[in-house]
Amino acid sequence: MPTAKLNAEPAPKIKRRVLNRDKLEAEIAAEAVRVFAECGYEGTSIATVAENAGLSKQNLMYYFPTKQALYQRVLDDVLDEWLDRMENLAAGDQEPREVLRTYVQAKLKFSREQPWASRVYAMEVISGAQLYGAQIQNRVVPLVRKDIEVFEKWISDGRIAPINATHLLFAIWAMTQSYADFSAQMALVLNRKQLTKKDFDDAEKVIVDMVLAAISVPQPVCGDAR
Amino acid sequence: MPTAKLNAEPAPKIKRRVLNRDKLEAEIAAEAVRVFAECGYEGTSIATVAENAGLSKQNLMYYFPTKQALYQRVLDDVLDEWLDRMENLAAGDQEPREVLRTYVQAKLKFSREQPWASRVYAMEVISGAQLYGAQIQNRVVPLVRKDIEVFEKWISDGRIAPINATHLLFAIWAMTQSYADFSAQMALVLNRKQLTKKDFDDAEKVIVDMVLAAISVPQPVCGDAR
DNA sequence: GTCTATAATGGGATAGAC
DNA sequence: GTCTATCCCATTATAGAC
Repeated sequence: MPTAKLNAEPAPKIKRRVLNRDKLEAEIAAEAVRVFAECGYEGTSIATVAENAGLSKQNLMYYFPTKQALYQRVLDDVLDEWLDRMENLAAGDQEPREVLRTYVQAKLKFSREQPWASRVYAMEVISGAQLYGAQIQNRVVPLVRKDIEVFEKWISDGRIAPINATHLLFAIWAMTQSYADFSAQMALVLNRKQLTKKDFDDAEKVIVDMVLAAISVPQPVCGDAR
Repeated sequence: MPTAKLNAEPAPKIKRRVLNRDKLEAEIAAEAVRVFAECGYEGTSIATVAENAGLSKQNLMYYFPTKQALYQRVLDDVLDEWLDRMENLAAGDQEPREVLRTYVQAKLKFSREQPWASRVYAMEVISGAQLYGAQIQNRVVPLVRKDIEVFEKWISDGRIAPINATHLLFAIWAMTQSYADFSAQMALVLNRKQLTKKDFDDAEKVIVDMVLAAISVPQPVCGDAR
């Protein structure tokens, strides 16, 4: 049986290996994101990640020479995925109400489909973004500022009620992300093992209602809105 | 000079020491909460906490025999402080709008004054509440359920618009807590070193506006609210 | 209660054979 | 690229003198 291998062509080998390497790195990062989310950066051992990914610790370190490199790759992937879904949502001349509804839906979808991604990112920010602050500054902040400008344009065009656009966006983020980050606590309150699709639908309705109600108030009248 | 000490009374010594011990433990926990918030559970070394608290590592372990014991004490203190501020807010027969405004204000105040407390708690929940889930179940969930019942009573009494009370509460939590947990990212967006009192005032206005607008919608009319 | 000394473990990282 | 073996360091925790 070994004789069949004698004249194997070595030509595509290199390319195949490169492709495999990219794929393997992506698989390792996909496993790592869960471990980092559950255990934190220091609580994560590369041995655990390697085991989950089905290779040896030393072999993992061939692909990611240091733990930090793996962590940065994980955060890079998280940000790539998130930006892919969020970019250009506020582009075009759609109705503000539809844009906001779509925005909330997209963020909730991310929380439901990629809870570990959201959690790793959250833990990094909560602990001061010491390792990833520069990337957030370079990649996230500009996008956020653009979204805020869109909101403010809507306000100056009289298409939505006057409201602090920055804090409105903070509020939308907070409400949608919490369904990934704090789902453990929510599940306890709702008395389930984990959140269901219906919970996310209920959440969407409440959040969209709140956001649309906030931008619909015609004016700060009556001295009622504080 | 040493002679003056010869006849020192030993009577109150025991009590003094007990009081000092309580005080010292509280001081250690107060330092620990910052370190746990910045470094995570595994990232925190008791040596660092001891240094911040001004005693030796071994001495700290006289008061807290294990790292877990210190961590649990920190979370206990966080919860005590939080429950102290939050309890009985929804009691009495005040106007729903005033109760909600006060609730939001109290939560934001906690985020501003005890950001580390909020962050330690958040990290524990994000990583699945593996160590503190039972306490959350016993001490937090009942209080939350009570708040939800108050909301639902308001709805059935026609004092506020019909809305999913559970998710409304989740939304309020998320929006207010995020000003502690994600302040690092917010500061980057706002281009400051840290959030200011004015930022919290702006946040309060937006959050209160959103909540009050959401409970003011008379009915789900027009097929507009989805 | 506070100190010195030390055990014991785990984990990140490197070296080198195959 | 994958394996075995190993180094080195940080850290939790304990023992025991004072």
